[in-house]
Amino acid sequence: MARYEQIASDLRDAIVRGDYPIGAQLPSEAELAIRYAAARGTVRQAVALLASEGLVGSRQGARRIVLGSERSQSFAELHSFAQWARSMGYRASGSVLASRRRPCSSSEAVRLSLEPGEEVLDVLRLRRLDGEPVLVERTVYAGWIAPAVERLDPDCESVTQELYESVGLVFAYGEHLIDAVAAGSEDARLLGVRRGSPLLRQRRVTTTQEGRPVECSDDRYRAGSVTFSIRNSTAANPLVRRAGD
Amino acid sequence: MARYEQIASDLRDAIVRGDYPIGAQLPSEAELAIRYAAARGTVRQAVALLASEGLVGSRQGARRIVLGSERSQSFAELHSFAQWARSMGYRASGSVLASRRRPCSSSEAVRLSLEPGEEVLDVLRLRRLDGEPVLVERTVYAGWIAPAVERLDPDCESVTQELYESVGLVFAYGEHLIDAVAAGSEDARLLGVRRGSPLLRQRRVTTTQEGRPVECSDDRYRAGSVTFSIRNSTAANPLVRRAGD
DNA sequence: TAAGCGAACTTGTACAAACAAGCCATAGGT
DNA sequence: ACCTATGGCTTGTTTGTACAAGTTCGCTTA
Repeated sequence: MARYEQIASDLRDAIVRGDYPIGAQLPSEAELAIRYAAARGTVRQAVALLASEGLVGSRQGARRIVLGSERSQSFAELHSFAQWARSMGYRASGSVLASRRRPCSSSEAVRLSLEPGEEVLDVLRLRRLDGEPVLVERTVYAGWIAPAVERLDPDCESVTQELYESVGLVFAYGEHLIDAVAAGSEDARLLGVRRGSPLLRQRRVTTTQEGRPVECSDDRYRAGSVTFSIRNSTAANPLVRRAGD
Repeated sequence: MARYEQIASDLRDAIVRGDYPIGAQLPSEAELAIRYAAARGTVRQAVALLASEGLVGSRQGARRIVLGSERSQSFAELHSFAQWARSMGYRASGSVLASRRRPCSSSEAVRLSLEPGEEVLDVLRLRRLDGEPVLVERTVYAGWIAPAVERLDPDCESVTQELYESVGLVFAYGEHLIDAVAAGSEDARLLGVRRGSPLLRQRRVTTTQEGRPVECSDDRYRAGSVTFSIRNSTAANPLVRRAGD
């Protein structure tokens, strides 16, 4: 663990613990540099990390202030339903309801950088939290990863983790589109809600460390089961609003 | 504009223009440092900015690669419906349907750091894109900003901008919770949809540069009108999934 | 042919120094 | 009492250096 991560971790703990309550000022960079016996640049890296997590805000000339005290989850917990569920204390389960190979559509070819007509693997999964069906996942995997996906246990808890263990695949980057849709008849049947009732939809494309697209997916959450949370600031602005389709 | 921002801007333009297509490698830091006659640290700040926008990915030891080529909006465009609409080429309009002062609830007291029972301003607005009703906004303003809000034109296009111009208020930090809900009868009537139809809900709390909470809001978008987009990576992880309420 | 090794390249981390720019409280004057 | 100027404090930007750690690719060797 890098020095600046240690410092960030220490400060984060102090914030979470309440040593620096919301609205309070953080010590100055110079003071922190002395306290941790590190260069100012290293301290700046540490507080920049906290700022990117939305824990502290910063303006030129004034002391940094504490904005929040909630620890945010890791990328793994965002990307993997199972890992997220586990960290929240839920028990996740899931099952593959359908899985078939087919040629990719033209839009999929673009999103997964495939040749038109190249083969993809289409998987329909139902995910549960503590036994309650919560999420319908329609995932399209690029052909090159399909064999590894087909070897997975149909009731496999964490696809992400299994793929890492079996073929060393790491999901490194993701793009997510979030909107609301009405439940179709299949969605409604699987999630146990009425047709037309609101679902939170997350469409995503995931790529490897090398920038190679692995999968694109259409995930639909039952309303009330899951909320997405974003912190942003004039400095860091992850979330973007877009016109609907 | 700082040197590193100029460099970032130049590289971003090159990516958007297609000089570096998706999947391509960026020049090395050393090469960029020579090209821009800047120190390596400055170049690193520039590419770190692009990485935070999700445009490029980076791993130790390997050249940086291009992940996307879409320009992401600024914080202002995320926070202000009007500014976002304008940047997308739409014409935004809106109108205040109700506005009244009342004592705050206990949950509002916590979110806006107010004393229990302190007065807040409750505003109901309907927002339109090109004349089409798209968004129902229920905003609660902290008492100290209420007078400035009440002085606003009821049909004011951009509340954010007006508040900046009238009292110098800057919205600097925001926390957003996103989920899907069914339209209530008021939502349905205002948006011209059927009761129970899906809406994309964004609950947010906004604070000033000093970390002082200004408003909390419950915004409901008609399904299909707006999508939220997030890019993330193992390095930068803005988006977080949470259990529903 | 295939595995393994190593050298060159590239990004990550850390330190040090200097100046610019913005904030804030205090001292002083009106 | 209020307003302003000023100086000290704090964060932002930039440069330079050094080493650590990971990737890539070609060459050697079994």
